[in-house]
Amino acid sequence: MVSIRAFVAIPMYICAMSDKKVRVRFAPSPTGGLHLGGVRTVLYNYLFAKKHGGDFILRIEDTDQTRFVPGAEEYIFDCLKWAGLEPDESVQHGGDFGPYRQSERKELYKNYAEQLVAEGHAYYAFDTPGELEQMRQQYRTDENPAPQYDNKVRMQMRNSLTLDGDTVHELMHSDTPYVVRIKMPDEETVSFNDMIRGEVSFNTSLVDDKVLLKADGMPTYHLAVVVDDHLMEISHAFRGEEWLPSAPVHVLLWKYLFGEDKMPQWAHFPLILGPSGKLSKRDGATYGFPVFAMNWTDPKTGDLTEGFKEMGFLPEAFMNLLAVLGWNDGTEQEIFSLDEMIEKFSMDRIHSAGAKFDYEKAKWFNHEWIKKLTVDRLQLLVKEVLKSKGIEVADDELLNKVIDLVKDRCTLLTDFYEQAGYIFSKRLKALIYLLFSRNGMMLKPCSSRS
RNA sequence: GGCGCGUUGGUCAAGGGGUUAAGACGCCUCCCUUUCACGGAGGAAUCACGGGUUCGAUUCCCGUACGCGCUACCA
Repeated sequence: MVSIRAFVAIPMYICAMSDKKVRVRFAPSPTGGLHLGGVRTVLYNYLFAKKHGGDFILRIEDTDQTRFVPGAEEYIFDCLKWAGLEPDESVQHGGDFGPYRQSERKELYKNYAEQLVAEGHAYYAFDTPGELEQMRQQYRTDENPAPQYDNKVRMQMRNSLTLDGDTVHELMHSDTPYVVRIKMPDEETVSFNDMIRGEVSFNTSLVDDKVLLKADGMPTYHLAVVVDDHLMEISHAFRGEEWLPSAPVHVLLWKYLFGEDKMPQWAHFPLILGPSGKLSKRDGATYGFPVFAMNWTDPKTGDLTEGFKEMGFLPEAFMNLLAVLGWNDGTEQEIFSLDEMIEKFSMDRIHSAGAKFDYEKAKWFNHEWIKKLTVDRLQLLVKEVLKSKGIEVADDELLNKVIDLVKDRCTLLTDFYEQAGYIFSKRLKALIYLLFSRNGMMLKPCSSRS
């Protein structure tokens, strides 16, 4: 396994640097808070792009109109800004490959879907949701609890494979809703080289006929990701491991539409796990740690989910802890700045196994970064923390001295309130001033500190 | 159920045919310290199991178990 990875990774790096410009993308769907795993995916994309002098693109995957959440897109940009991972191209940053919002590219996808149908790689399907449900009921057994719309049942359904040409024509011109499904070939092996896992193969007979174009004319992720990666000239496509099972569909689509040789290099990142399986925002609530990068308020329910930022994490620490959750540089180094990560990052040192998130260690990283950062960097952040507690600090010089004095005992930025807030209370203020002016230096309440 | 991906201490992990199997978090003990924290010195704790291959497997191969993911006109 290891030897395969090493084997695969080397030629890819050569390719990455000499073949074409490195262009990677993060493609979130704006449906809610940006979670740990998403931010780490952004980070790895960003590090890879910057390492190879490439571009990092942010593409909004908003093809599901039923899941539109106001404010979610803006929120994603806010998170990236806070994290210091600014895209080179996006809805907000512009670029030559727009639009960067898939809903605005709607018309593009239809032609590709038509092309696939014309070439026999896809077909129209007229089955109603009720009929689909009926099919699932009919074929459901103990051995097969989740029947798929696949090569075994497609000929029993209402689609352009089973209906005669006239009927199909009639249905399509009578406002009958229809979708386009990929026709997965029988008994073929689709394989590709994953930069992290090496060769991964699938038997096409075991993969279902996924919907490519929905009844509302929007593409599904499957079609959109392939079309847009092609049109946006993406050289390396990275995403979470949960996408691995649908990778054969994407590989086939690349083969049919643009040629497999044009396909980006894939890498599927391991999942970040919570105390019980894939990390969810529920875990945060039940175990008492943040899951989202920044505070997120669900506009429908009004529920607030606290983020790392508001919890008192530094972006430096957040990036650092995320980076080493699944990656290391092979040395004993644990603390990395973003620049160091860019310098040292390599795809073949990413673990293939999922990693359980450990909040205790996350806090340790933040503590290390608070100790490491200069007072100048900390000042504004601490000011904000105090301000949120109703303490306005006017004297920056005093604040700086206080920060320097107490930062060793602050794990989270919010700890500055407990550790130093009292110093800025009205009564103490006068006294502190007095001491400063008399000695011309900070009085150290703790003699052990050198 | 099917398919896919995984499996080194409680957690993150290095390593990889012969090692006392790194390091970090957390935990414990001690030192420093009037307290706490910081810092320092130690300690407990790991290669899922079964078969191969081999002089020798934690490392390579095959199974099994377990975990996770996917199995939507969601991404």
